[in-house]
Amino acid sequence: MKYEFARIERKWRDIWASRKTYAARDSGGKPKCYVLIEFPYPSGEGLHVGHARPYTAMDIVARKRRMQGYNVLFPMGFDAFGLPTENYAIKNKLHPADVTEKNIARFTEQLKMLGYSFDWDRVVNTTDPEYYKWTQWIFLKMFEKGLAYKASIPVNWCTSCKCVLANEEVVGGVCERCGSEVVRREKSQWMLKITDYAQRLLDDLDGLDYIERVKTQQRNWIGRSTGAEIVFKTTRGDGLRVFTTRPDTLFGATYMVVSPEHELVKKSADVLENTAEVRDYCESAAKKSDFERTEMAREKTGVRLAGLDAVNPATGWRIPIYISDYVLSTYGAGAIMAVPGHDARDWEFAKKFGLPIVEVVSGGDVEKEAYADCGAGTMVNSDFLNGLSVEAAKAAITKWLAEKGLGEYKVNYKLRDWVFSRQRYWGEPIPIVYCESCGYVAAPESELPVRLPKVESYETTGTGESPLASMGDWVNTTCPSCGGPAARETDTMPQWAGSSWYFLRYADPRNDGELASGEALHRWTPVDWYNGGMEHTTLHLLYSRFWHKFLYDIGVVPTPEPYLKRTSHGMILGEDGQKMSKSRGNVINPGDIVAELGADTLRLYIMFIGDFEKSAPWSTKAVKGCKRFLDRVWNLAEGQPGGGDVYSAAHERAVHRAIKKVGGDIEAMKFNTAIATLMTLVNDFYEAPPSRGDIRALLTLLSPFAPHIAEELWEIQGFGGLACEQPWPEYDDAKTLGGDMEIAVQVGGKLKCAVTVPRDSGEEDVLAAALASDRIAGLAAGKEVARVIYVKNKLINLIIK
RNA sequence: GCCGGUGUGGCGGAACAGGCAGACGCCCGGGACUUAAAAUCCCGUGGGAUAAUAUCCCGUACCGGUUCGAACCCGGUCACCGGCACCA
Repeated sequence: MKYEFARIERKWRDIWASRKTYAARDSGGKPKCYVLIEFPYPSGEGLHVGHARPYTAMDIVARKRRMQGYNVLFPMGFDAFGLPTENYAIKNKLHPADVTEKNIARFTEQLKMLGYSFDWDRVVNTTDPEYYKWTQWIFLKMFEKGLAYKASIPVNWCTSCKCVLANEEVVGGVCERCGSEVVRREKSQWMLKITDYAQRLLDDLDGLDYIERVKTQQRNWIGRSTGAEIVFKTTRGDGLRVFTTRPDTLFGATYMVVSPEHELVKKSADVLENTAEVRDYCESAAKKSDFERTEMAREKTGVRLAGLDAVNPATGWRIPIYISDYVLSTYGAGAIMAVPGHDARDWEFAKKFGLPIVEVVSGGDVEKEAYADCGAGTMVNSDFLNGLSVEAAKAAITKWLAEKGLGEYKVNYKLRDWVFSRQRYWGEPIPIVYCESCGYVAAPESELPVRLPKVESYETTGTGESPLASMGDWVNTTCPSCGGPAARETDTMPQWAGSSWYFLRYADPRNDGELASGEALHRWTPVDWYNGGMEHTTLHLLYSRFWHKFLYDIGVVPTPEPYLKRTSHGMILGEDGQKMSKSRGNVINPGDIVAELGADTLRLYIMFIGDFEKSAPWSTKAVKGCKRFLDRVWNLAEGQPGGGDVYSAAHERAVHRAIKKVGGDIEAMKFNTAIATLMTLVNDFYEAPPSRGDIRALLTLLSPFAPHIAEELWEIQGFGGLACEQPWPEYDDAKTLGGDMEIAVQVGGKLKCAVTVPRDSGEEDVLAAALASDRIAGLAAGKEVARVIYVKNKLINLIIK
């Protein structure tokens, strides 16, 4: 009989579906295990072979956990709000909701085709009002707690599309869609105060089992630094606050710089002698696109605030204040004390503008370059700090500042609050109304969800407002607080909103009274193992940790962290080694592979392709090798095994080794070597016929990787039940070892030959065996064995003189 | 510039923890089967010297070190990939 993969795969898919083999049980005594993959954005292109890699990997993990006796939750859903759908819909004059529905149907079909063991009864869809009702609810809770606020901030403005772009829509400084210039523009936006959680997001990383590069990237993104906040007095009498990580260098601060957006500029207009020059500089800085800012980043520019100076509180010097765009308005206090002797940027600026450079830490040559990395230096020219180390000086000056009321110890973060508004149609409406007399008022919970209106045109308006703004009927409403006329918020939430909590909904996806019941959340959360892309590390992964912590604080979820373990997969590249893309024409469609070679072959190959964490190029030839392997398995097991019930010590050892290796490799995500082990096992079975027990073990181990063929052969063999419901096999360590060991024999560290001795032989026996061999006897003849290094069951190294 | 990662055959990649480098697969070569081809099965396959499957030499980006022994540890150099990028 031939291996008819198409028939077999269809058959078992239907059986699993009708039996609900993979449903997560909301009751029962088994320990739970929550295995999660990032739910896809259902794009028009359909399932990509890149999706199959993490999905197959975690499907293998989920299947193994079930076999290990866990009650497994392995769900799937769709993150369906967002720009590509909206743009596609605009272009083709369709409604985004209809496009989404079609895309989800297609994705579902393709995912089912690959035999994933998802619990299909728990599917969530972020665009479903029954779902986004709770996304809105969480937003309202944040609003209630003061974590959602409106602020005027610079946003990306496309000069051609006349609309606001998200950061991720700006590619290389130009609009992703039309290629036109993008400039910054002040706009009032909804913001979420993720910065309130910065320290906890940082601290709690320590206790999590995330791969190291994820932790590092999140730490860098949060960007904690410590130093002091110091207030300088201006000659006008105002206080000018700065943040510095080097308060020890205060005696070397010879001028100050404020960002062009700094309030001091407007506030001091009355005393400025060069108002026009300052205004010009600020205006040109504001007009600069992000692109220009990066391009011109290195060349320092600036204008002095003539007529206004500051006083260095340590030296009493009167020092000038400059305005320059090398100081960012968004970090620290938006102003710095400049210490050109010990900061490369300040040094460059001081040289250009002829400002004094004072050395306060000895060890470098501040006339040649800034001596910035001066941890080993000693303080000089710094009054009471002289002679101290940098570290001691930091402590001393911070204490001094605090005593004098001039400053204090301060922690700063690079992390900024989350811009939560999008002027787009296809997103969750922000459930807020604006009332002239009451301000921003939350929509009452009873009115949730605030639905997206179905309308004719949802194209961008050109004014920078959301398309929703032009829908008078929807916008005009009454104030929930005073009953007067009010207007709905027309901004929608960003793509990241719905995905910030979706894993909670899987626990209880049909609940219409809560986002999920406390009982369900206790049962299933936190997620035990979450795999996803590195590109989400500082976006989705950080955002959802933030939301989860907030929900923990208000008593909705039982744990402060959502995911116990995080791993990440590498990309699948095209056959040419380039990133797969339509324009390059190197896209592999998983559907084609399934049709030609079967889902099991695709699953196997995508796991065999290479190191799971690294990117790997597709190879059409190598896929066939995996098909060949399954053919070999089929030929081995579709009839009665040649070995019958005959016991073979060699096979028993091979099977126990395979159980150990495959199990360990799945846990370590080394799927490629797990499959190599199975291939080796099958090769062994071709050399000497396996017994029924050997076949049984092989099929059990193969079942998570290639579930359809494993199930069919399991049935043919008449083992009873389903292969995927068998207990995961145990191995006996003693049985993985053979009776005799081959010991490598080295002379002076160079391999010469090998001898076979009983396992665990002692040094004398191995040495004797080695010396007895022709090769070593020849080399040692007439010489003395000066030293012997013996590694048990591995090798022996003889030093001969 | 900073942070992180990676450099191993013709190719994808193995090598638990400093102990036989190249598992497994692809490609390629040879053989069996076949009228023939495909498929399948078996054998070979890092480079070089050699009649040789004997033996020897070289070999894990490069240079040096530690060690009985280094792909692995240490110092330095180079290349590539990813992220951040005037963060005070």
